[in-house]
Amino acid sequence: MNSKHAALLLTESYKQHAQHYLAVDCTILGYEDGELKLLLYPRGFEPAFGSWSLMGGFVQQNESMEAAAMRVLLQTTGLKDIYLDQVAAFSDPNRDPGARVISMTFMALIRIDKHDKDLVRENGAHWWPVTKLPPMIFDHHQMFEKSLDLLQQKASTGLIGRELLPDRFTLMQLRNLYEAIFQRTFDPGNFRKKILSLNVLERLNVKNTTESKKGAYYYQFKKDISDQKNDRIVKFG
Amino acid sequence: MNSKHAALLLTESYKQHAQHYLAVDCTILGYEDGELKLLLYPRGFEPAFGSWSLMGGFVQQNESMEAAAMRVLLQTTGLKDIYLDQVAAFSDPNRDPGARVISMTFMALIRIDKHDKDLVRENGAHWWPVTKLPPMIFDHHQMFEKSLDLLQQKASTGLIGRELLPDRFTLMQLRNLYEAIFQRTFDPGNFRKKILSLNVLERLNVKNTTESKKGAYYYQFKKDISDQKNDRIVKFG
DNA sequence: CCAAAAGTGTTGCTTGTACACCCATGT
DNA sequence: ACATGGGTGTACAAGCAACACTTTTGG
Repeated sequence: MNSKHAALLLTESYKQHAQHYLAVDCTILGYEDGELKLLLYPRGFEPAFGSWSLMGGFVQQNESMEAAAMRVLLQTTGLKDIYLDQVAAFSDPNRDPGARVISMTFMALIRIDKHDKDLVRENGAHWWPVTKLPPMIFDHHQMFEKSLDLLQQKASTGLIGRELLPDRFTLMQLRNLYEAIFQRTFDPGNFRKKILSLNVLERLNVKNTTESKKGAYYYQFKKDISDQKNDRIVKFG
Repeated sequence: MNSKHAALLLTESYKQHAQHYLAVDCTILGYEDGELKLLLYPRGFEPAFGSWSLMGGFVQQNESMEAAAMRVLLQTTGLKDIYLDQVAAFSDPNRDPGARVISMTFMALIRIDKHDKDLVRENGAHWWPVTKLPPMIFDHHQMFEKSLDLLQQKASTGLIGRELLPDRFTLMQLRNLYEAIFQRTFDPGNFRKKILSLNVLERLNVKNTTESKKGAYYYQFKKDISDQKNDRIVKFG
């Protein structure tokens, strides 16, 4: 297009352009039994009927992508006000063999214990440990990988856990979450010192005695902290 | 489509959904005269005719977003094989008063000296120092901000410069680039040591004498290095 | 000679990392 | 008693940051 030509065109000029189906696909991540888990459901229509797929939906006419993702999450988990992050857009013309669909991936972090289990079961959905994922349709595995990258990056530069752990948790539980996210171990003592030095957690005067004989103090996130960025939480070897 | 049957099924299940105009907007960044600069051009059609805007274009029917961004860049700068990164999608239903357009922002890094200046001039475009940007249309300033965030992040975790500097450059030029990106100063000695310790540059036996009396060695990026990630280049105070 | 950048060295401080070590307690 | 995790401390290494200092050369 050359600019002199374009300059003559008015708003109606939008009409000459192609329109596209636009979808959102959500990598819904939760933490349960010491494992990071991804919610997948069997696709309900062709092509690839029955194959495992991320939760997704189409963006409607008067809806932002974020709103569409929220809608999908509400419909599938019954949860509102969920932590959401744009991950990446996938727009290869042939990514979906059925039609030309562009999809934006969102990462959602939820507390598995809080979601509507019946609703999830109704959809035939299943929580898969991220270490043992089944084959997925189209580019959904790439979507997951990018989401995990983003999660790791977020967990490195800020303390993650608010969205994945219960209100109160022990430092061991937090460490186990980090170990699940990074798929490696952290020195318990060093982890404790690093996390506490960030000054975003407060200790409660209650102990959890179910996971250790001695009992470990519960911690919770400080209320006022506005998700500040700390550089490099994860640098342990 | 591979099979009429599949196409029919698909039409049925996808047809009910809305379709959208999809655009790409490029934050084209270059480095010149010690400043980081953004290429903007006066919008050629209503609404907001004449206001400054990022380079953009619509995604066509059989084109990925990346391909669309490449096309825009070729048309406006004459450059191929440009470094591109997805930044973020903007999908507020009212972001463009002219029509419902969803836009993906791409960040492009180019060498100002290599682009087609006539082509840029022809479009009425202008390179603006990022510290003195004019008002821009719609959400384009947000797009720029997100792009700059991404650039800073990239410059922190890896050595940036390949795409913005000439083939050979002095460490002072590289430092000036970093100072432009982060809008702060770096200690010359420490910067030098840090950068060289990354082991991605090689020194040439040629000196630049235009910027200092003593003359400074030229460096270039090692050929084989596959853009490895180094953690935390920027941590200087 | 002076200014200005190139380039090297030194020193103090912070932080990561690998441990050792005692504590509390359920089995 | 002992295994297990809780919690603290120590010691070494690595890296950052501030800054001193020497070199080179054009004006």
